[in-house]
Amino acid sequence: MLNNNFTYSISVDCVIFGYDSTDLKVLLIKRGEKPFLDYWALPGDLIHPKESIDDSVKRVMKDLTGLSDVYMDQVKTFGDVGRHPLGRVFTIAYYSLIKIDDYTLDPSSFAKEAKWHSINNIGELAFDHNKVFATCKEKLKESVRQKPVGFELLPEKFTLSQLQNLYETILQKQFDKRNFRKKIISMKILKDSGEMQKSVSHRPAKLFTFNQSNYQNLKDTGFNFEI
Amino acid sequence: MLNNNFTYSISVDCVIFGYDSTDLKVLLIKRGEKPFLDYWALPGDLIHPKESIDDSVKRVMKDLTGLSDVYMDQVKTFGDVGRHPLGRVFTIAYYSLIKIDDYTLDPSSFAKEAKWHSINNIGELAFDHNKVFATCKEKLKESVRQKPVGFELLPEKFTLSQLQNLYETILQKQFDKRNFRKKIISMKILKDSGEMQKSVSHRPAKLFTFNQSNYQNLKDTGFNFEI
DNA sequence: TATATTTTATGTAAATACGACATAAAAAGA
DNA sequence: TCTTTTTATGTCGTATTTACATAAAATATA
Repeated sequence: MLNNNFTYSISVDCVIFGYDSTDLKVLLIKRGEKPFLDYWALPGDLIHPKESIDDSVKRVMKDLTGLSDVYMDQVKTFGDVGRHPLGRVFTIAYYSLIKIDDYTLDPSSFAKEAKWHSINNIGELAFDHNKVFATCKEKLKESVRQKPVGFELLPEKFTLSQLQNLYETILQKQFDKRNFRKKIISMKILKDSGEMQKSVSHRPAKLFTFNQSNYQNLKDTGFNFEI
Repeated sequence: MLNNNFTYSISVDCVIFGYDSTDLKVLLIKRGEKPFLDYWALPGDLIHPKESIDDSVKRVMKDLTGLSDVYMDQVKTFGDVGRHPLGRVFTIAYYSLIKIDDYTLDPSSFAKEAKWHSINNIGELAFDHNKVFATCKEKLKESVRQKPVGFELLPEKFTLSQLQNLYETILQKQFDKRNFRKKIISMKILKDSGEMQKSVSHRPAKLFTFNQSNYQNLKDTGFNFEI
């Protein structure tokens, strides 16, 4: 076929981000086989013969987290000749964003240990996964400033402080509270849920939701999200 | 190897942009074999066993245009199950930017016809290349606003009007002449070449060059290119 | 050689966005 | 009831962006 006898394998690897109100985290699995036995690695798998790239990532996500309909975006394909010790393996890297509370270890993936790691402390990963991770982290930083994807990491209902905190964590930079609020509110992409924070020992904050349909309208009329 | 008997092929495809002072163009080749015999297609090739993805694109570029050191950027990998009629072929799409005057048909590629096409008039391409092209075009639009890559499409020395024209062509939007100049000049990334336009039947314009090293300095100190 | 044509080069004023900054109110806990 | 913590909110000065018109330099033409 195609005048080509080379044997290549193709996998997907996924940088799954979560946010626990303080830290940005990445979900890693501990390898149960060689090579890189017992190393932490990005979850991934070889692409099956009859599945698209996106479907492959969805399967990996579903198997590991039990979640469907997760926000994800293809980032880059890595294919250096020596990146896999057993052969020529290309991997297509994705990042995905999940609400960390939605995640509970799926029984079917019990064999492998999976754990959230703070993104500032992930140590040496298997294969070229440190490089893959770094690339996806940069991509997230860009995306979060230009598309309203931050909300994917927050609970359905969130406070403005939570949102600000998320941005400060991802972008590693502080924002002025009043100016940040002014800016977000002026975008008109949040909906006041009518509810308030409960059981906090200080003045409770309003809870907002992301107004997806309003955002879509604004986008269609030339509005550009930018933080 | 890797517990995996699937047969996959992996290619690179390249959307080569050029700019002829009026139009944005893409370099396409006419296929000399089945499938899609005589269709226009993006230049590309299967990746060789011992070459990296980037090296593969460089080889394709060099073979077709004779050029090395061309600006290029990986955009996205396409791998839908049915995208190639003869088997499962993944393709990694790149875009590259060349100074159109540097391009002359390379003798080694004489077999295949290669031609610049205006990007608004490329007709039906082979495989899923219309989709690949559309994705790369969007990526160029984003990149050109956030990175100083537009200069890759212009001659070494260019006028401010040429630069503005390029932006208007790529972004499909008009800029005010005075404001555009003010903005570009204030960035301090252009160097006055000291030369003027020659043999034009109107007031000749100053010729500028892109000040790469100054841009690098500015970038290192937190400056963000943005148009 | 004078005139017409084309394109370059340039500044200002108004509107808008951005950045810095401080205080009262609401809840729980002591 | 007093303390602690965090929310909610507005103004003013500065910087940035937008809108807009005219003289100068070159060639082509009459």
